[in-house]
Amino acid sequence: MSIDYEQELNPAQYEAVKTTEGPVLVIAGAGSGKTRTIVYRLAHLVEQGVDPAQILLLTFTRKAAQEMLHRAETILGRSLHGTSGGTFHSFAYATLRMNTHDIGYPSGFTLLDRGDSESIIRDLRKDLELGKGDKSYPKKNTMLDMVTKSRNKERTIDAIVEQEAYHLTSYVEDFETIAEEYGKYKRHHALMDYDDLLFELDRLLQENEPLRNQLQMRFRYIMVDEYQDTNLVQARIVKNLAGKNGNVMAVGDDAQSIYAFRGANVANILEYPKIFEGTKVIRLEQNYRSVQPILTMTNHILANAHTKFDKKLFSDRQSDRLPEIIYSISDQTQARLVVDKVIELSRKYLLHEIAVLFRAGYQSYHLEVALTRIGIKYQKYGGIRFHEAAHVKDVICYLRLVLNSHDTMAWQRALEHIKGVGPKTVAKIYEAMHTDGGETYLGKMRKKHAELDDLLNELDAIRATPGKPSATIDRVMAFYQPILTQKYPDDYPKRQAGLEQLSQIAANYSDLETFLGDLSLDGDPDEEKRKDNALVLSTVHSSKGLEWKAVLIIDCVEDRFPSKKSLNRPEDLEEERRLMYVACTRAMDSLHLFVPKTIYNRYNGVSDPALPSPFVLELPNHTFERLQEAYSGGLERKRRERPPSMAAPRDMEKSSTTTTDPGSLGFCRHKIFGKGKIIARVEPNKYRINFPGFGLKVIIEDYVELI
DNA sequence: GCCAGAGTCCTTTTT
DNA sequence: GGACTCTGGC
Repeated sequence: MSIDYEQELNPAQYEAVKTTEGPVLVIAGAGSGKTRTIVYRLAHLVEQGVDPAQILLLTFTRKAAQEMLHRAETILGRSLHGTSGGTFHSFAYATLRMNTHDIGYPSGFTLLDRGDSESIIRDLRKDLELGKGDKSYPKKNTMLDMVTKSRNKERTIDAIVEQEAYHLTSYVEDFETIAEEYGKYKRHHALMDYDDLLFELDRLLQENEPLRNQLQMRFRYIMVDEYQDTNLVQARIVKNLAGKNGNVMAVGDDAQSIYAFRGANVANILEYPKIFEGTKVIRLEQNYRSVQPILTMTNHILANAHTKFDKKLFSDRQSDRLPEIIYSISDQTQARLVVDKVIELSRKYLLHEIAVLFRAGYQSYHLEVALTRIGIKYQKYGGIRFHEAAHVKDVICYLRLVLNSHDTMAWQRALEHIKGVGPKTVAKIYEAMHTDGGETYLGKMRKKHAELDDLLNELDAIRATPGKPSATIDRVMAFYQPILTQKYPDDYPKRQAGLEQLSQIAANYSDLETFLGDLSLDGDPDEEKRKDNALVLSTVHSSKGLEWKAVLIIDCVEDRFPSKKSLNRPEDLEEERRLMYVACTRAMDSLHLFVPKTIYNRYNGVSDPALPSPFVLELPNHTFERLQEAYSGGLERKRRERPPSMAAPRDMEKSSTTTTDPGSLGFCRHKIFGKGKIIARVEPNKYRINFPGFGLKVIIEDYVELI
């Protein structure tokens, strides 16, 4: 029985599905059936007789690719086995591993995750004695940011710092040194970070013509999702894979671009028709996801964007209920109100049809406590990844050592569990293991530290009797058990449970190397749990592409959403706006924004007043219903009232030094906030400024113009 | 010289 | 809560 595509799709979607030859660009507004289009196109291709192995589907997460393939299999009633699907990074990893010889890593390479890269940076800085003893020297995190931003945006470090971190100008030379040494270190130890995966694949495609031809032949049909969040290398990779056939369909929405911080370049999608000659552009504008009142509100969020977007989404789904904006007394009571709202909604929806979204992972803390207390199951996405948890990394480092005895990162981690062994001793032991004549020293150390002897014996034993990954993990976990209980006396049972999960995931793999690669590239062991009936907590970034019946967004206040870090650059604030747009457009039936009036400051234990997010303040009154937490508890309806006075001063940085007499500094102008009154100077290089309508800000002097 | 533990500061987003 | 620095003890 064949599928009635015309019946199942609207004309624009149908057009996209039917056009299988030549380049296609689908501009798909939020909720416009983008996934559906890809799914049906997959099915259509296969129905036309295309071998599934000739299809490549690149998505933003591996989960998304799997889901689309699965849905296509369902409507098609047959397997799509052989289709390549995943993220750019996982595709690159797989391709590079099959061609280690051609890329100059004959004995393979090890993939670094963020933590590994940071550790290398930390060690390099120490070795190079950069900023020795300087407390205000940029952190490894910041340095790595500059290095990878420079790579992802393909601009010099100098340019990146000048544009995005002007206050770090004096460190540019150090960053350049670090970047260079980091590159050397990786090459020397056969390591690759996330960026290298893309650049090495790019290089391979450009330099190795036979392989390029081979891949072009193999992948006759390419689809790329979330194209607005690709960067320059990714665009080149697509171009080189597509080759002359150019049977490539890119899908995306410029209004939903939220990964500029990672080098994503909206120009990729806007200029796509220039790169692929003869591109057919198809626009999907009807929204099938949200009820009209939600779209009315989200259209307003976009309408105020500086870069104008040529879209106004519309829906057939009517509703007489407006989105709610709920003012709570504090962020702690916000948690309680959210729980109440979730309970109320859960009478109508299943728990996994409800999501609570936030800007940053740590913001769900109060809420998680409240949910646990009341016994509501939840599932968190974003924030700390499973494989980044310390105990998981511990177990992984042993596995890495099983595969590669030259993995210095892993040795460092493994050996530092031994009492009395620190960085220096680790280096010596490593040296002794890999140079002739090191046996004497090594023997001495093995005698001195029984744990070292145990570790080396265990590793030898595992290597001598190779088994399936799950068996190896079980051995490693048994070895690690005493270390775990000693290292985490407070919560080792919980961590242990996490490790059991690791072992279970490993059961699906027959090869340890693939397992470790997948784990670093979006390993999501909680996948199974999603089917359980659990409330979803997620960062907005991780909510991309998903939808829920009801969406609650917490901490819609200044410095949180938008993030404090976005205030210095207009383009960053614009991205926050799109982020808010993405968050709100996840909602199908019901949307609730929470605005706490105070935020608990963990640093000094005081609750500081908070101002509503500008994205909330600018919304016209008719687009939402305003509710206010009463001091007696419960919510009061306050439909017509304006938000509270926005000029309420607040003391943001009690610890910072304020030198000048308030009121005597005059006025200034800011690109985003307009004219403001300078209240004080904050040493060394900032001002505290009151902007009418926006409230108090602390802003770096270079970003304001004194008037 | 090296390690371990105490004290201090600051918290974005992800492959 | 984690990352980093500082300091005392071996």
